[in-house]
Amino acid sequence: MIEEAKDTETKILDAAKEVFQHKGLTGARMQEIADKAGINKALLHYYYRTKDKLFEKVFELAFSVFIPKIRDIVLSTDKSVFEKIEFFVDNYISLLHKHPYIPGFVINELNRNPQILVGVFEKNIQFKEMNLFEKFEIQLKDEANKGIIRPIDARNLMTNVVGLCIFPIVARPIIQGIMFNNEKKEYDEFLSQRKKFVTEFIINAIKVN
Amino acid sequence: MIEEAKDTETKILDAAKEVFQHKGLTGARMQEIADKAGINKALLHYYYRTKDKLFEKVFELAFSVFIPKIRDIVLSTDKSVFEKIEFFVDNYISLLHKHPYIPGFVINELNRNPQILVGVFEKNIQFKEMNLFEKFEIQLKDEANKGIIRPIDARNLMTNVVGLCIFPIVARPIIQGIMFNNEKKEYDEFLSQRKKFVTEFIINAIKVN
DNA sequence: AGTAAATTTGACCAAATGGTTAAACCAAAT
DNA sequence: ATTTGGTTTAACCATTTGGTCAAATTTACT
Repeated sequence: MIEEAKDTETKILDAAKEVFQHKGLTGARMQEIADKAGINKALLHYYYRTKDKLFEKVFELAFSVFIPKIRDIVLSTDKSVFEKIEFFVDNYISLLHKHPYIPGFVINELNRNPQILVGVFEKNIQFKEMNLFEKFEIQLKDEANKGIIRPIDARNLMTNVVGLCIFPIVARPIIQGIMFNNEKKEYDEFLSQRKKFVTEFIINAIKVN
Repeated sequence: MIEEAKDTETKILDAAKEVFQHKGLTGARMQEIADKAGINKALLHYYYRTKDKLFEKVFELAFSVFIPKIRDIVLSTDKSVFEKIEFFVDNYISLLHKHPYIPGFVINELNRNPQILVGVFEKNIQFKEMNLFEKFEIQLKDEANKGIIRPIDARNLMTNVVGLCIFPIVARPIIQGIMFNNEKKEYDEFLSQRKKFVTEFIINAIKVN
């Protein structure tokens, strides 16, 4: 049998995702991953030789869920800036809703060891090849010249858009605790109206009146 | 001698801050903290009995650096909304510049175990007693009625303001890696112009033209 | 059925890790 | 000088943890 161990391999990967994304590389225990996958611990090392190799896989997958999304959206040339922003915020917050633990996981592991990115970049050149900012920058200048939006720096804008989407997810425990009396339900409502709020907020910030 | 072991105690706490804030509770090693403090490992346990107790101390300190700042600024009643925002962004980003690792640390540890907040709240009632949002909300409504700003939800606004300040610090490795070709210097420049950019961005977003 | 290869497991190991203890040290009070 | 109390250390301990290995089991092929 050469490639049909898929079942076990996926069970392991799923378990690893859950444990690593909740507890981080250093907090995760191989035993817990094995238990959650319903297998022997030695089998983990049979498929992914070391903890680091398994982690690397999980990290790359988590990373690749989020970053390409940004590229795809920014690159869709047929949309106006406003449309792109609305489209992006909608899609990105939906995505975040489905994978709420990934952003914190990625951010945290990168702070612990920024070197991980090097490996990811090497395996996935598309990330580096992102001259998409040039294109987006041109579009921003263009619409600014036409008097649709104020002149604005592309990187600052991108940072704001992504940040406004991610921050309430990543900082959920703090915000929910301090501003919402730790009421999970209220915070869920808060999050569900954010798509609209964030979109309007950003568009108001950059549009010319 | 009852209270003049200050020297050793502070050396330990400083070392603990550094290690915990960089590696998190699970990644930190008592031995490393001891080494960094230039003392024996047993001495760590003499002053702070367990790793958890030491961590708790570090976490509370980190937390208290950031949250009260928000309160102080929002509560200063003599300022207009615009002034408050400018004042806050200025001060908060300066603060973040001095302690770039704290936000990621706090966010990460709270995701790992949201229960920590309960302990912090109990010891520091001021955080809970934050009805400052009511006051700020009133001010927002007031200025909206006067036609200075658009009607806007206080919690959404607060989230955005804080998020726009914190996100570029917390997500530095990603943003710097993807948008700035990993050039530290360029990213530092980027950060240093953010105060102005963020302030204008927010004010444009909420002001009535 | 028989065999070879891949898969799975229980038992085990060495290193790391948080924590303890008894003794040494040291400054101040008697 | 001696005692007393807090401080510091070296050595040690129990447990956890990532990882290994040889044997057992299953699967695929002849």
